[in-house]
Amino acid sequence: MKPLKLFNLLLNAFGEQGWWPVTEPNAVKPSYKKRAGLTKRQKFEVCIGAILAQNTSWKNVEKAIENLSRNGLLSVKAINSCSQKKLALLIRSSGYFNQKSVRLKRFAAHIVSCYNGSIEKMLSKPVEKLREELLSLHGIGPETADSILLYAAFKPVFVVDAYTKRIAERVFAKKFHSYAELQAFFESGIPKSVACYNEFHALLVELGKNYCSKNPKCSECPINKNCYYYKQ
DNA sequence: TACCAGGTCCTCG
DNA sequence: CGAGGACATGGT
Repeated sequence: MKPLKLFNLLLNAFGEQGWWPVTEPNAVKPSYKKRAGLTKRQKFEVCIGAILAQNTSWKNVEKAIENLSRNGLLSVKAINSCSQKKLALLIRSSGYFNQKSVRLKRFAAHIVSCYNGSIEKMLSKPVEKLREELLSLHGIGPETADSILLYAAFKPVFVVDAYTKRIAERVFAKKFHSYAELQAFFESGIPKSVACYNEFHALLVELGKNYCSKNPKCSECPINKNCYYYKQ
């Protein structure tokens, strides 16, 4: 099996996922939904969410975002002027709150100092430059950077996470040694489009959460017929 | 109770 | 390089 086939199987099994979940202007919590585009606030929310979601369940991130939302903190300026202590308190549920509160503030401070506070200006940079810039920020690694590139800046960059690695190693019976290797494997097998990368990553998360977990539920898995691990 | 979750950084061989 | 530990909450 190839990545494109996996994509089609998953899409068929789960349908479109409506990623990345963001908060509507009149709402307080993020929702999955197909959208035409994102507001400036929603783009910033994606970035915040990507940092908060590091090695943490999305449920816990949702609560943190809800707190930020209620306190008017879903903006570059607000995060930049909020104290790190207060921020840590609000994002407590997302875990690693001390580190993450610092990361959020560094991210916001960077946008203030380099782009006069305009996240749109930053996100409109060419993809390679922007990726390097994001990676240079402390606390933003490859997955967080790529999530921002794909889901906030709409650049065609395939996002790799722990699910992607686990699923790929099981389904394709291959060993991947680096983030870049995994990313190249998927990017070379599917159309280079934002829509496709968006959906594929979301579908992999869905599969990873519900079936291809550490202790997999292979017998109920919708793609087990095509999985090397299940057949073994 | 222990393990896991949409990682990243640091340190040590 | 790569392995191993620290960071931390909430759900099962």
